[in-house]
Amino acid sequence: MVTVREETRKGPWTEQEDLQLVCTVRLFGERRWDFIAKVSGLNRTGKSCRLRWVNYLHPGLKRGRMSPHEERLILELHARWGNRWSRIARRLPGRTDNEIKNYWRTHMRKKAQERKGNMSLSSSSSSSSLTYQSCYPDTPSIIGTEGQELHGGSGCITSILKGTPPDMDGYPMDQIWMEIEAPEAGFDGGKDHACSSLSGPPPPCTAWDYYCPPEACWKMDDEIKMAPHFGYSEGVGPCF
DNA sequence: AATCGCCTCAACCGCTATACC
DNA sequence: CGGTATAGCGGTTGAGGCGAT
Repeated sequence: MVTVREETRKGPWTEQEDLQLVCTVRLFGERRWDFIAKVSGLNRTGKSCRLRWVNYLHPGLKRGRMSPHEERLILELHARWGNRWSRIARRLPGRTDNEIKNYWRTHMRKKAQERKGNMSLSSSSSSSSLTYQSCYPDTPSIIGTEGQELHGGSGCITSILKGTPPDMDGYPMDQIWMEIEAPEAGFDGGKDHACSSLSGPPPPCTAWDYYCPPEACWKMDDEIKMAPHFGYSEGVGPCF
C-alpha cells in the first residue's frame, strides 16, 4: 500500500547531488555503484552515479580545451585503435572517454570531413583513420612517449587542489562495508549526516574541490603500471 | 532586439565483459 | 560450470549556450 518507491532521478545533476556523491565515494571508494547510489541518498542509478563520477567529479580531470598535443595524440591513437575511447582516454591523463568522444565528434570529424572534401580525389578507401591522419601530416610518432609528456599538462586542476588522494585499487574497506551493510545503520542520507557540513557553510567551490587527485590516477593503463600507492588510508576528508 | 541555427557537452541507453557465488 | 550481479564501453540524444543574421 505504501509503495512510495520514488522514481529514479534523471537528467542534469545538481550541486547538492554532486556533493552527496562525492562524499559517498570518498567513503566507500569507486566501486559498488549501486550501493553507492543507494546509501548516498541520491535517487540515481548506480550507473548514473558512476558516469557522473567518472566524467565530471573524478579528481584529476582536466577541463577546457584540448591542447594541440592532446589533439595530435587523439588523432594518432584513434588512427591506431579506432573508437576505443576509453583506451585512448587512458593515454590522456585527465581526459575522459566521453570527453574525447565528444571532442572527436565535434572537432576532428569535422576536420576530417573538410579535409576529405578538399582532397575528394584519391583515397577511395574511406577509412576514417586515413582521412584524419592527413589532417596532421606532421604528426610525429608520439605514441609511447605521451605517458610522460602529458603529465602535468597545463590547467590540470590538481595543481590547485589539496586533499586526500582517493583510492583506485586495493581499498581496505571491508570493515566499512560490513558496517554499512546494514542500510539504515546511520548512513541513510549521506546528505544529512556525512555531508552535513556541506549544507551549512558554503562549500569550497565545487564538489571536486574536495579532492587532490594524483595524476597517477590517470596512468592506469594497459601498458603503464599504476603507481602502487594512494588509498584513503588516512583522513577520509573534509566531509566527515 | 529578436530569432534561428549550430556547437558543445552532459547524460542516458543498450550491450558486452568480468567477477563472484 | 552456469547463473547472476556489477562494471565498463561505445553510441546516441537533448538541453543550453553562443554567434550569425
